[in-house]
Amino acid sequence: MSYPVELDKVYEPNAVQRSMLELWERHGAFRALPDRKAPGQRFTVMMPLPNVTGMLHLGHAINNTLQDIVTRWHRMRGFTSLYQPGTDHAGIGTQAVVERRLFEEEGKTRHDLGREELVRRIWAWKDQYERRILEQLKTMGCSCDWERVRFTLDGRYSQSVQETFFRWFSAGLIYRGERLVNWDCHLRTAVSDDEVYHQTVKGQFWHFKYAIENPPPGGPTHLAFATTRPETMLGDVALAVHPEDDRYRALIGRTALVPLFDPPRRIPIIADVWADPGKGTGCVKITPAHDPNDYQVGLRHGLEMINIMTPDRRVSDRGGAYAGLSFEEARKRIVETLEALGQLDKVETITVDLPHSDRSKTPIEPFLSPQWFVRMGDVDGGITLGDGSKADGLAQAAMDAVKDGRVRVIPERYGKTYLDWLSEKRDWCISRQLWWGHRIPVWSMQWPGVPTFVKSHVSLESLKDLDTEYYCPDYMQAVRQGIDPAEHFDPSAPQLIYVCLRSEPTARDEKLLADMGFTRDPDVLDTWFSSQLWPYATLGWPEKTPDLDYFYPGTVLITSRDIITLWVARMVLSGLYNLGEVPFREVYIHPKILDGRGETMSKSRGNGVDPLDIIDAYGTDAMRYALADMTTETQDVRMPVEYRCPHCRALTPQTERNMQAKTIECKECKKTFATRWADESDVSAHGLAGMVSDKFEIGRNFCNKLWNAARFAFMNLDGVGFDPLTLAALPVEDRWMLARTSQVCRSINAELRQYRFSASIKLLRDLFWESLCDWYVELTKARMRDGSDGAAAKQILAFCLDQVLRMLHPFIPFITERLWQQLNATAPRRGLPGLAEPAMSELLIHAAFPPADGWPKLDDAAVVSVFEALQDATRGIRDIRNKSRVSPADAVEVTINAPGDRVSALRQQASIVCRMAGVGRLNIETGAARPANAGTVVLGDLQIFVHGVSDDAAERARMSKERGDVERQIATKESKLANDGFVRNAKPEVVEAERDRLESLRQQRAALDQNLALLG
RNA sequence: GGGCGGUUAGCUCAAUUGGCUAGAGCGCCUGCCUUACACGCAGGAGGUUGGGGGUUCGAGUCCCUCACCGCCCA
Repeated sequence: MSYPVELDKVYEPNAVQRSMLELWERHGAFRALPDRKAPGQRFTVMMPLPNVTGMLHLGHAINNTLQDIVTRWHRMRGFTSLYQPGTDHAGIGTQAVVERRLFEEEGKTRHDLGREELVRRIWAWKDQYERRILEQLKTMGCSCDWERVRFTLDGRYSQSVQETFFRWFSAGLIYRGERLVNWDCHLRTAVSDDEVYHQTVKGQFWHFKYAIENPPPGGPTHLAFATTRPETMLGDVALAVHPEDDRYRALIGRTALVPLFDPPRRIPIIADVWADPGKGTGCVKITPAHDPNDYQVGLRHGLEMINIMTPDRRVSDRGGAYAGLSFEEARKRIVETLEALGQLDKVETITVDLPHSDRSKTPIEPFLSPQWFVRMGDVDGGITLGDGSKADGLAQAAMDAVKDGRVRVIPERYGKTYLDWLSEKRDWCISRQLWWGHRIPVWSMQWPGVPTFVKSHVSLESLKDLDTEYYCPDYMQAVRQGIDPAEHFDPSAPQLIYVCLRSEPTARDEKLLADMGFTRDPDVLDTWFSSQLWPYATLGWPEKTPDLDYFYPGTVLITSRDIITLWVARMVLSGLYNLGEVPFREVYIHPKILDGRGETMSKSRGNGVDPLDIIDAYGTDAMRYALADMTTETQDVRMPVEYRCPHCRALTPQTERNMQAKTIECKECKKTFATRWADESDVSAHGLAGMVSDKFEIGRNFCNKLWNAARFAFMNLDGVGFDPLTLAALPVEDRWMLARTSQVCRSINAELRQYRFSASIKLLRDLFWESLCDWYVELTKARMRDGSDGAAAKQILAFCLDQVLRMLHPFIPFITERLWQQLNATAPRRGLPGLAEPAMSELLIHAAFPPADGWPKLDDAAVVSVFEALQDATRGIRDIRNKSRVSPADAVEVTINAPGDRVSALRQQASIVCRMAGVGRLNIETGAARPANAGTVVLGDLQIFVHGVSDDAAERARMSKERGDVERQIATKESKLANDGFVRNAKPEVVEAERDRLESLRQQRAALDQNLALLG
């Protein structure tokens, strides 16, 4: 490919991005294949797999940008670098989205379609969104190995999931139990605690009373309590009072009557601390199957758990006369019944904190149902991890890995989040009543079985005929103990027999199981059960593939803090259990992006920003630059959002008021534009506004500056040489620029090692923009054009641009690669023979990153400080020129009064100040007095006079003010140094620095006094 | 209720074990289309570091307390 020599005047990202992607693709630049590199030279980062629920948002953009920066940095450092891409099926999320659309567009539910058809439609959705997501990632410049894209429902990945289930089930780490779960009545599935949010809603508080059977003489005949959910009275199994509540002591142990049944249900009055004597009557009804707190009470007292709800929120057959009614209807009738009985005291209107499902946005019901669980707690005898070592239990194994430093969490404080959560060791409910996901590989049969006990007996024996490897705990145990399987089971005590298969059954096996009376569990696994395998299932586990051997364990996991528990902890424990090694050595937690008011961005709130809108408006590199720049150690980053007018591109800030408006009038062009809330007709009539943030201008501006600086270089680098240079013979600006470059090479490596992205950006910006553009290029323009020492300046410019492009590449890959191609064409040999010789490379993506210890031969602290003094002098003169309104075109005369020992050195470097401050004539003498009408700058022991620019009155005022500032600082320093404690306790170098500073302030004061005296 | 984090310039954020005059970008003001860049150049103004107390020679930084904001868990 050849590149035009002329670059556009303004950087146009889109065309460049496309062609650079093609270039990298042609070279297979992102491929990561096992080679002979040592483990210390391998790098693996696993992308936190995005959901196929929808498109990527800015949260993904920052996450993937940071991963890509780290990946590209390692790749340039010579690591074999794998950035593993892929997507997550996101069980409940995706199914919910597709179901919602199905209902909106066709008015149908999933039951109208059936399992097969619904799943087919979700696959179609997945195909569509996976494609868009991968496209977004590519557009963001992510250098993933695209030939390794994985999806959690892929065949091979599913095998890893099933293998894990089988192993854990066989080891007794997975069990089935009846538990109170959060039931999403709309989606008809259990949802985890993490998928529940709380919302305050208006509700009513009914005050009822139950009659007491055989009340104590002289005592109360009724016991009053209150509830927000009268329908649950059908499941009441007790009334509870506090054990130390004197009012009710006599009633404990007696019986109350629930009047909703005929005859009334007799329930005990029990003592339990859950009843709070300070709240209401101090008596509470206990409904263990429908309230988490009551459930605990029920467990403590061994109460019956009466489930009165069907999965679709109707009253179950345990509800007596109310069976079959919807909960709303049942509530109404129950209230009426009790009112008629005179057992309704009053009704209050209150606000209640109601749990909602994050998936369907509907209220959840606590629901007692059989579910599959992973045992997280300690296990008798411990568990055996993949490497043969022992651990107390899964949670403990994962905790130990962080406690002993095998996994390091950055920033450190998030290690606590991880440990706190795991230390609860709560069993993990992994079954979901969904159709989209990994079907649980367990078949069950009711024992004694249907069709018959005898038949079941025969068929259990015939499990042996299965082609697929299986595990049936009861059967295995019977066989192990030499018991006839038929004897093992008590025909009078019905129980479920489970068989878990290691892989998907053949058709023959399926028939066999069916004939035996087994049916497959209809549920699917929690998405996190499959995504916990991501770090190794993607590499082929359970097969021992070369990829797995080479790329596992990974280097670092980069994610945001909200999935530390859900995902990170589980990856660690599953990695330890399945492979015996942690899945990554470091976990870096990056900030979350909030909108301008500090709220989490989300599409449903209307403040979510699409990375493609940003890229469209500012370019990919600009987005990456700004995101990296915002990535500090703080936990949140605020980013005010604006609408970008489709007509004139002006920005309108998003406010509370317009956040959910369908159309908005542009402040600039006064035309109306549509927002994401608008319907199709509005969008086509007015045009859809993108949502952006002007924070990204900083990135666009940076890229444009880089582009133009490079353009300038290319115009000047014709015939640049690769010649030995003698540092000592070079002008001070050359040596300074080289020293600065070396310094930043060193610092950038140190900062990146600590994931300090914002600090890295700042270093590079200062080096490139301030040092290279504002000073070095400006200083050497004339030299490069015609000066005799222009050759050295060109060589240094080429070298510094080379180094800057290398260091910037991980952050802004597209523009830097494009410029690199041009630089290779213009100046194919770059560097300083014998001093700094970076290896040349056809592609920047594969070029060597500047070394971690910089270029030591270029370091020169003395030159840096000399140059900084010259910069100060220049700034001082420029200040006076500006204040005195000297036209930039006019040269001024300057006299510097310097001590004798500095005169000759200053005269040597005078040209720097002359070139940079527009000085026509520069006199440097000892004892020079201030000429009339001169503006004065005092810098330490130097007095700089800019001739003929000031009237004495203004000058006197200016100097008096400055003297006041200096005087104040002197006073502070003097009292500090007079303080015995400071001199005694502070580090000597700190005291020394204070003394030097004071001395220089005193000189400055003396010079100011002297000049003020001359002014009269 | 428990835990974590935050509060620094108009805005968004820095300030590496406590130690130079608390910095940067954006915005603002002044002057410049200087033959790479107006998405630019030069200069400037702007802060009692949320309030109060303490430790220390010295506090944005450590401790206590209050206020407000955010997140996580119950």
